[in-house]
Amino acid sequence: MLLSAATSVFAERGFREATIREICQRAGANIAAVNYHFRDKEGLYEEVIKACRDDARNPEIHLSMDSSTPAPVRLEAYVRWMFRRVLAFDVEFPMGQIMSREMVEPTQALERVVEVHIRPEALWLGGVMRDILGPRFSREELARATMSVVGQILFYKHCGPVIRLLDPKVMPSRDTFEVHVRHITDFTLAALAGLRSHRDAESPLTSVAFDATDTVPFAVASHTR
Amino acid sequence: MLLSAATSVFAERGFREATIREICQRAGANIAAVNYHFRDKEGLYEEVIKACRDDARNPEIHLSMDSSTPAPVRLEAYVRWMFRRVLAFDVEFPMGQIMSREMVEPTQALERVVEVHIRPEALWLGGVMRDILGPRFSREELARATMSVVGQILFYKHCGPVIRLLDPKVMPSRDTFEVHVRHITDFTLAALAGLRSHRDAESPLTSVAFDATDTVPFAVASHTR
DNA sequence: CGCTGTTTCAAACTGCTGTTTGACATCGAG
DNA sequence: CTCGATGTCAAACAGCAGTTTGAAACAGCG
Repeated sequence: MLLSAATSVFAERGFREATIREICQRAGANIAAVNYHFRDKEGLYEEVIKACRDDARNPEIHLSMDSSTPAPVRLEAYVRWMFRRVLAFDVEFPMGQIMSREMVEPTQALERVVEVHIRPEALWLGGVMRDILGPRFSREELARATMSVVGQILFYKHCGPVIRLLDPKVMPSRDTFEVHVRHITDFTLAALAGLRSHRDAESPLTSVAFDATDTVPFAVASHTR
Repeated sequence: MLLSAATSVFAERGFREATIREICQRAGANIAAVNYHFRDKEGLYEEVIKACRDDARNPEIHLSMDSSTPAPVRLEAYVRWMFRRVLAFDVEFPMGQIMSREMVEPTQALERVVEVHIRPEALWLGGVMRDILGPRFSREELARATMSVVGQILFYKHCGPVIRLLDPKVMPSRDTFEVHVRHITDFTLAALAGLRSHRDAESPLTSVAFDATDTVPFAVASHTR
């Protein structure tokens, strides 16, 4: 009960703005419960992240979508999945909220979040991007293209209040959700096709210019250890 | 002296995390100075934003770049300008920092920031995008394309800590700055060219489908008043 | 029942924040 | 010089945060 209350409060308010008092009140527990069961506020936060690890994985994406599925289809599925998670119309994706907040105001738990949630996802998406772009792009180019995709999605999360002020009709809603997914997918696919054809025209006869270790856009493990 | 100290502290820490004590200490003033000269912390914050209004405008972009300059050149100039402002290697763009933070955790000053800084910029960039895309796109499509550009740029701001953990080499530095500008510009131009040619192929003979009021991507003034 | 270890709870504690207060300093005009 | 307005300053205040404490309640078990 405490964990679930903490999850929603952390998701709504972020780590710093979330108060132990509100968590305990929502859980019907005493103020001292957090410090008794978990060491302190940070301990509770880490447990929340650990608890979210399992249900944050999406089988639709990472399991049933292997390389036999056409890469553009995988891209669209990813955009739809992440976009829904990021917008969080429903509260069923608290980890998406927490991850978004961690990016903006990182806590000590960021390293764990990156290793457990973000890096596998980035590597998976990087594989999709590699399939679309082909072998003639360096790992840095691949990484930049990957981040161009993620950036388009996260923008609506990080800049939601601004978009609402700028023009509320532009902010994605349940009704316009699929339109936005289509736009981001089409925009990206058009960009990738253009980049690839341009690259092919530049060096039409040279073979793959990068070795096998460069096929992955990001480091496969953290550099910090 | 108080204003400049407040500007840098607000830019570094954000409104909530910034403390009056640090501002006064950095300015060599007393704690009570803020409440005496400005009403309270929020009053000081608003004055900081007002003071930044003038030097935040960039003549290179908004003045010397009229419609006689080719739209792709204007786009690249915008990307370079905003990207530098957002990364803030040097501290010369505190307003960029403050604006980025306002987007993520908005304060009561957000409305002013949007009207004074963001809306004119969004309309200007929307004009560039319209010139590239042509008339066959609705205002909503134009707005989404515009936000795909801004999203790619702001991503490096909002997700800096994550990128550094994921792979430090991917994070833009002074050395790789121009490479990133080139990527975002090329990615966007390729996407826009693809979208436009696809649209032209869809309806090659129909004329402009939208009236003149639809040429602007966002509302020209706030809906809230 | 009686004991022991565990969990709960109200209250107090510590430390940080923005803000206020009242005494003191400064200084220009009459 | 005198006076009053303006600014400065150290200190205290009030509020809220996370944390600790010590007593009370509880559960399991001989």
